[in-house]
Amino acid sequence: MAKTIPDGKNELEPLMKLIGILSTPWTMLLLHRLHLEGPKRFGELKRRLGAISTKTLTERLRMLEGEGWLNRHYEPTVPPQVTYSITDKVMELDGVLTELVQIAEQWYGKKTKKGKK
Amino acid sequence: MAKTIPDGKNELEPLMKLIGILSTPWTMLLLHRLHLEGPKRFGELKRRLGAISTKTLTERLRMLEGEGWLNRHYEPTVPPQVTYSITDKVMELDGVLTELVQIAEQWYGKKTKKGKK
DNA sequence: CAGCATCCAAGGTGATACTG
DNA sequence: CAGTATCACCTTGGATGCTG
Repeated sequence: MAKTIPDGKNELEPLMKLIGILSTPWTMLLLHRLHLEGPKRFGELKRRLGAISTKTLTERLRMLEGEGWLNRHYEPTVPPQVTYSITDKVMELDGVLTELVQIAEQWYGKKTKKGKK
Repeated sequence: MAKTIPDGKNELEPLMKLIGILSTPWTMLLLHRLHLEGPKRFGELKRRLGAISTKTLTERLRMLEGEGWLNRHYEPTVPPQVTYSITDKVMELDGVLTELVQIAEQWYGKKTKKGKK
């Protein structure tokens, strides 16, 4: 989570929590992958994300699972297979995320070929 | 910003940036205050936010001003008066934020009087 | 394969003191 | 009043090495 989010006695607490989760490094990429590519195994996920460390990936996965954002399916084969997929809950964010993506694209995207960067 | 946001070669870059700004500690509270209480001076803002340090408040203010989210009005009186207010740009986020707040409230709020905490 | 345990470096924040 | 400058601390992610 974006760690030090003070708050505490404010009505924005829930929002802070949501934003906090969404903004934790790798989380968006993770959900994004799982969303448009379907269930994936640990190794596959790690490769697809690139530079993430097993430690961080594990933390994110556990955290999101705990929050009910991901499902963890363990297949006790040899070697073991663990597959992750997003829950229906996360789909509720689809609309808002789409809007956010649009605004983000509008503000920071360089689609207008006039990219500043 | 939620600091280490890797990305780099991904189409979610703009979103990451937006989320990153929104999730930077104190930013939401800051925008929230300015949004429903109107323009405010540095000191007032600091008092209203509670535990924020002058250093952090200054950083946030400068950052948001640089992003075009806030207006900084300097009045060279003695003592000097500096007033901050949100820009129209930020108002574009109003809708999405409202939605996000709803979902957040639904997922993490304890409005159902059955609050877990 | 999927993860856990360690060590360590880096960035961010709070506290404090000082200035135009 | 509105910052700026320092410093010390704490959280967090990366790199490694090891295991069922």
